[in-house]
Amino acid sequence: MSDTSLFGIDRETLFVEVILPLYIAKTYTYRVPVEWNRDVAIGKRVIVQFGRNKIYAAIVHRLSHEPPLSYEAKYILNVIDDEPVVDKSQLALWEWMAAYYMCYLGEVLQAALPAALKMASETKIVASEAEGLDRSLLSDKGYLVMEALDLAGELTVNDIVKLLGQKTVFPLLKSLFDHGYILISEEIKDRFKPKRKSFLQLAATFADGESLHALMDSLNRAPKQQDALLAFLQLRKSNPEVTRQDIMEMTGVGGGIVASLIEKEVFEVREKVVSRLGGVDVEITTNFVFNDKQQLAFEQINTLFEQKDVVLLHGVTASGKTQLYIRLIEQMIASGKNVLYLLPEIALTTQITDRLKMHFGDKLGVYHSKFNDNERAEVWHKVIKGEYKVVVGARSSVFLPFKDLGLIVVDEEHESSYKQYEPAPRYHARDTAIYLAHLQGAKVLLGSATPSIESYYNAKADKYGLVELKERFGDAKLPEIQVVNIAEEGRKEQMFSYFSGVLLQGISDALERKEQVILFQNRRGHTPFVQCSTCGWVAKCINCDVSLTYHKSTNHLHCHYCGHSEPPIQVCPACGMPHIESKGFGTERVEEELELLIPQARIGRLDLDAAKGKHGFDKIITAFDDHEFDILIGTQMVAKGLDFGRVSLIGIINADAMINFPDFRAYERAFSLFSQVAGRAGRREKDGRVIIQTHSPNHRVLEQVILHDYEGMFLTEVKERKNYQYPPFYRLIKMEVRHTDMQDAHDGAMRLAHLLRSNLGSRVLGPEPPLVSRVRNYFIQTITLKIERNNVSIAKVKELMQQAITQFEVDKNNKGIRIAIDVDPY
DNA sequence: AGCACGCCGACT
DNA sequence: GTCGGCGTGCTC
Repeated sequence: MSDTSLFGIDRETLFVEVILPLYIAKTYTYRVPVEWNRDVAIGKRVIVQFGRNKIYAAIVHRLSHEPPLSYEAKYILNVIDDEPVVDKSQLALWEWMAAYYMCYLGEVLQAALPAALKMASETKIVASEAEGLDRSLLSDKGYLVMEALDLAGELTVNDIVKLLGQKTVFPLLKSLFDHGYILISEEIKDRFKPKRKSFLQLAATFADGESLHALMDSLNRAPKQQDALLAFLQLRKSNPEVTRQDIMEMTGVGGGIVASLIEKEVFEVREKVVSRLGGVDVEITTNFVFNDKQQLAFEQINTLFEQKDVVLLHGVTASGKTQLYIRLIEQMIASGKNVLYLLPEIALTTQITDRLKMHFGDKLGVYHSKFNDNERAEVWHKVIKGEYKVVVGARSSVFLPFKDLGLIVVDEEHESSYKQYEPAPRYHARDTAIYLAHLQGAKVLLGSATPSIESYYNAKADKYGLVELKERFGDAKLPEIQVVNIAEEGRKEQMFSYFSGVLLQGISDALERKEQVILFQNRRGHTPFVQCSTCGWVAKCINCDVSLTYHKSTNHLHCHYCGHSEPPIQVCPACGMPHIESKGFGTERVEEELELLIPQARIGRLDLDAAKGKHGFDKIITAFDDHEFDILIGTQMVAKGLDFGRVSLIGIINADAMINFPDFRAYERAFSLFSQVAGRAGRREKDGRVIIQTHSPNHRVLEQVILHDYEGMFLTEVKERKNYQYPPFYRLIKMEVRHTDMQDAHDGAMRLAHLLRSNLGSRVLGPEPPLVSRVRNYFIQTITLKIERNNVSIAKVKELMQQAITQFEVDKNNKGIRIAIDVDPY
């Protein structure tokens, strides 16, 4: 601002440059009515009309006294916020993201703000179901809106505009939202409910000793029920909240016995919101003490932070990394700074968040996709107000409006789910976090048992500090890993369905010792290929270039790309023969086969389908942790940061698909995943064992996994990457060209590649069709740019790319072609 | 991206 | 004569 004196502020016309939540290249300038000069500020939301009849909440990006030269600015319609919802460092982060990941600021805004803060004319409003709200306190207009919501169920902002006959309804809606009357969302989902646990109580009628005795006598002819009751009384002494499970475990009686006691109204079932702490945990207890190795690592990290902004903590599974994080976080809080703790979405179970809650109580905020938009908005506001000292969150929590960050922990730093693929901004949360830390003067701690090649390379190259923890905590040993050659076992007739004799034996042994087993098969559904054995026809998706997977649970064929489903096929549509075969196997089929082989085992399944329900994932995890079943079959969901004390055996049903995946990171990924899965075994007092089934037992990646040889894997990978011009030696930028017509997609991609080559020469590879060349009826071609790290300005490259794209877009032949840019597509 | 404005074919 | 096809150009 040119003049900040009170006189100037109150008199001179202000203009605001705003970011609209739209796929638009530019920012737009609006005029502020002078009476609101003191109300507008950078980072606040203002209501603007954009185009003829659309209204949005836009973010003020800049203030100025200079009127636009070439057009007359429209007035802003209102100022929504009393305090900014983002500050300058968030806006700086957005700008960096838009530039680095080559997308629009509006797209960053879309990703950053919780939907409840992104009001637009078509935003949906519903009444909240919160209790204890007194509508008589509302203004006439507020009351009118609530009445209309009762009638209609849901209204759009536009409906409310019409209802009230006024343009600016956002402030009213904001106030209704802030007071809990309404929910605002683009798509309203179920509210996240905390986990409830049911436990048993003795009915009040038996509270005194006499009636209890009478009860006991009356159960003389039901000795099992008597046992159960005695067990209950025994257990109640140490813990007032006795569960069915406790009684069943103590006495060995079945669930039916307890059920009949409930039926007889001896027990009452009570529900309670509980934290899922259950059991003793060596890794995180309230008052843990570091061992020597941890103490050393802790000191090393602190020393390294004096010179480096980023430190990589490479610690094997169960080496006590989480305890280190907690101490570092405590230390940071003590110095008055805030902390962001990033975790992959899937690892953000109550298992971890509850334990952190124990340490940090109300100072801890949690932010992830299980929360609906209104709850996210709540967390957002609390972060602004500084009510949290620590926030644990998934990828998108890098956008929260932090102030005074001192430390960002990126746990499981190698996890691919930190990268957002669709839609733009296609950002990597780890890399974004490093930039965010830079903006806030904070330090970053990356943690992993199997660091990504690029992070470890940066550490080795002295760009990051490096701290290693090579031993497991306590007496836990690294699991013993055994590779089983499927082909050879088959020849020896030692394969039973998908299971080798060795694996089956291992499972039975573990079950006998009352231990648990995890089986890993990285494919969901029942049968990934349905094929005609006469003519070779394969069932394919009508929208995508992929085979359909048969799912037994729905008895349908499903496409895992677009969600299309159809009934199963009995007769081949190509040749008319009724010889339809199932090829391959997913988790459902593994479960089915195992039920036949070990009928007495209690089996659970954890994959996208099983976890779909509201709290499906947590439910399954908790049930397994409570030993409600013995064997958990799952996709990579089972690999992520879960900690089960009773698991002693891990089986990888088939390692081949992962190893042979056509991608430059396949070996790195396979190594990480197998190591992570293996790390689930023997985390506490028990020794762990891992059995990997494969057709290529001598594959170098498997040998490295067996030896827990991360370093070896790193060195071979680095050599390969250097030879074949991949990261970390080269930067990759992937461009996806999409069109509904195959020929147009192909020709367009050729033209784009040609334009790019004239600017960037042989750095441009392709176009070529990707592995899945059609998705949702769009044909896809990819062009990949490989850019050397040295002596090339990446900014210049992006500018040249942009030029080529602009040229491409003016060519009328290219109409209808969509280009998606993915910077660092890995 | 929306969405209106705009200029040419099959219907009441 | 009108409804409507989607081509193209703008949105402060």
